[in-house]
Amino acid sequence: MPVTIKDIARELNVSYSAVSRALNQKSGVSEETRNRILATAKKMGYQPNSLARGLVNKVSNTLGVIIPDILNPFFAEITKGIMETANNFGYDIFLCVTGWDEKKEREYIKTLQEKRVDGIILKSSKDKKNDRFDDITVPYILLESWPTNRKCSYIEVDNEKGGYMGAMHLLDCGYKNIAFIGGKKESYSNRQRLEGLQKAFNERPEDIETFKAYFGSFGMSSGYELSKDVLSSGEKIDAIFAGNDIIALGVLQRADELGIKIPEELGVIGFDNISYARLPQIQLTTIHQPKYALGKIVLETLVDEIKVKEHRIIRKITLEPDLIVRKTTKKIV
Amino acid sequence: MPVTIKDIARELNVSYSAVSRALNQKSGVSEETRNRILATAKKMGYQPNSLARGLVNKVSNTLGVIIPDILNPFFAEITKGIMETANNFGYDIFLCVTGWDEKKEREYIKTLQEKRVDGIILKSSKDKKNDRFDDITVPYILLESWPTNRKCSYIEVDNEKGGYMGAMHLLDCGYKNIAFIGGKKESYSNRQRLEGLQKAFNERPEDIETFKAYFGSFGMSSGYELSKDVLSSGEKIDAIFAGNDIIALGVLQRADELGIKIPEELGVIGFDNISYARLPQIQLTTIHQPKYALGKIVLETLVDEIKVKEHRIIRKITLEPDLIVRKTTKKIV
DNA sequence: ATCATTATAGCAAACGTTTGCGTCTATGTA
DNA sequence: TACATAGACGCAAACGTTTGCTATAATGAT
Repeated sequence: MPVTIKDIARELNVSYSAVSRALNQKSGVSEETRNRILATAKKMGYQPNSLARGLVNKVSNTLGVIIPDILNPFFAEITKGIMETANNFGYDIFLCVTGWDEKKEREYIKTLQEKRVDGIILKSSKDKKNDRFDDITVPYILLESWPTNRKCSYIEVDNEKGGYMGAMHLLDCGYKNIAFIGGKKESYSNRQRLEGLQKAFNERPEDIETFKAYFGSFGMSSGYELSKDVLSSGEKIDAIFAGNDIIALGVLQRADELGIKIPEELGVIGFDNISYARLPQIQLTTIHQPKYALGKIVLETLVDEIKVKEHRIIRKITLEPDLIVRKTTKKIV
Repeated sequence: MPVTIKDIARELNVSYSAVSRALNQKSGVSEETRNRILATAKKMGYQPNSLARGLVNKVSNTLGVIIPDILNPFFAEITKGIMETANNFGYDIFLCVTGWDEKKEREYIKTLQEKRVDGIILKSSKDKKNDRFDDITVPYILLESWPTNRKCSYIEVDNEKGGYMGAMHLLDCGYKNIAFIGGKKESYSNRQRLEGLQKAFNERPEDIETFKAYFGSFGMSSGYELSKDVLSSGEKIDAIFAGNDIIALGVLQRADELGIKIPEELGVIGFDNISYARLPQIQLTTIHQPKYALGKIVLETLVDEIKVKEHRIIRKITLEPDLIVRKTTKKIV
């Protein structure tokens, strides 16, 4: 039973309103009583009740963030950007981790709204077929996907361009038999990256001999498993474009076990540029994504949308990727 | 303006209580009206308001988790354990990241309680001197530290034993000039680990020649910076015990740049066993901590403490560490 | 037919805030 | 002296729930 405004009012023989106004630095109380109120509030250990406050204000200063996987440094770093920025704006964050489970995603959307968050940031695990989010009634922004009904803002790094840049680099190096080892087949960002590869290959048909795409999930073990088939089948593959950096790490592990020389016998390129990619022992060539900025900007955009009540502007924000050449690719022949 | 219980009641010409009881599967409504209520609730898109509910129930089904750093896979994995378990229990999580900032930690403790969380899990950044948490009035559990007033449960891996095991291993290998490169000097877990080293060295004075401890912060760059002095000063150091795995990665990077051979010229051992430690290119010898289990158990313990209102049992839970020998240490001479 | 029992239903208070409005007192002006 | 003005303060409703209590209706037992 924590102390309430009423307790303070009773103690001092003033009205609730006086206490409330004093606590919220509003006018309508004299300097003198304000000070008395503030003093006894402190003395009694008063803690405002945000539930009650939210009930009348219809604002909770709370945001929901839904991501598939907190262990992937890509999401962890975005989350960091979101959190630090949210803190600056005075928001607290409900973090929800779905493990790529669409059912959990729906459940979180439901309970977040019941808890009256002021907005939601969502990296969805849904595939193309039902990617409209009509069950969301608060302001929300999508990370890395765009719903078919086009009713909300979204932000992403230009995945197609990233795929294109990486593919070009592989061709420049002289790799000719390339495999793409992606994550979930239906994933929007995954598909975009793949289109980037295709575009590059279409532009330079003379430089590419074979190309094939494989899909699994967005984890290291998936890269490890898939690359087994890719590398130990008869076909000669001389470069692998991984759907993200941790998949690439799985590929590298497999190559290590198979005794395949990187980058001479096999070029490997990842996506994301997670911090572990630049370790001297790893030196993974990859496509950089400004992860922290992604989180920062998506949060700023969301608080912006929360502020405007009438006609919200639907924004499509695209950040630039960047090719980082390290030691898992190099000019061959 | 979302639809409320009152709206449903008005629509159906029944009382609020009937609607409330129907929605919460309580007795006191006939099957027939219950069905009617449920049907129109769905039709009107009713979403319960958790703020109002929490106000009267004094329960929010919400927990706060305060950690210093989400980018460190050690905390990320603990967090994952916490989150998945919380989800099973029906709790949502306010995640708060302090960046090792004590002021932010205090602020988060305050706002979490204003938002009426049912409990708090706290990995504190406070140092020894003022490690009592008298400002916390809800059930809470500490990760990796024990307040001087001993008024709450806490959980950790046996850090001293971990330090001891690691030190013994270094001595077994034949390393004689050992440096400890820790994180924050005042950190509880850091100190415990150090004591483990000391204990091992005290037991085998004939096997150790020199030992020195350095402190910085719990990041890769700190390991990188500190090891510069350690390795390029005149003194010969043949093994480094890092305060955690990412510090160890920083050390490895420095050694790489300095052309120091691992493990022949320098043995390196970390702490935590983050997933990147077992990459074939890294193969870091380290002390394993059951991180996911840590998160799972701390969450379970917390919901347990929340349930009992009267005399809470203060628990001290200790999990076992484990020595994982890989390629950054080996028997020399 | 009478009474006890049970199930259904509604009323109203309570949870802890905020805030529009009205009242009162003190001050300043004519 | 009379009156307008402004500042300080309190009242009470509202936010959206839950729940103890009472009233009513229906059922069964005697």
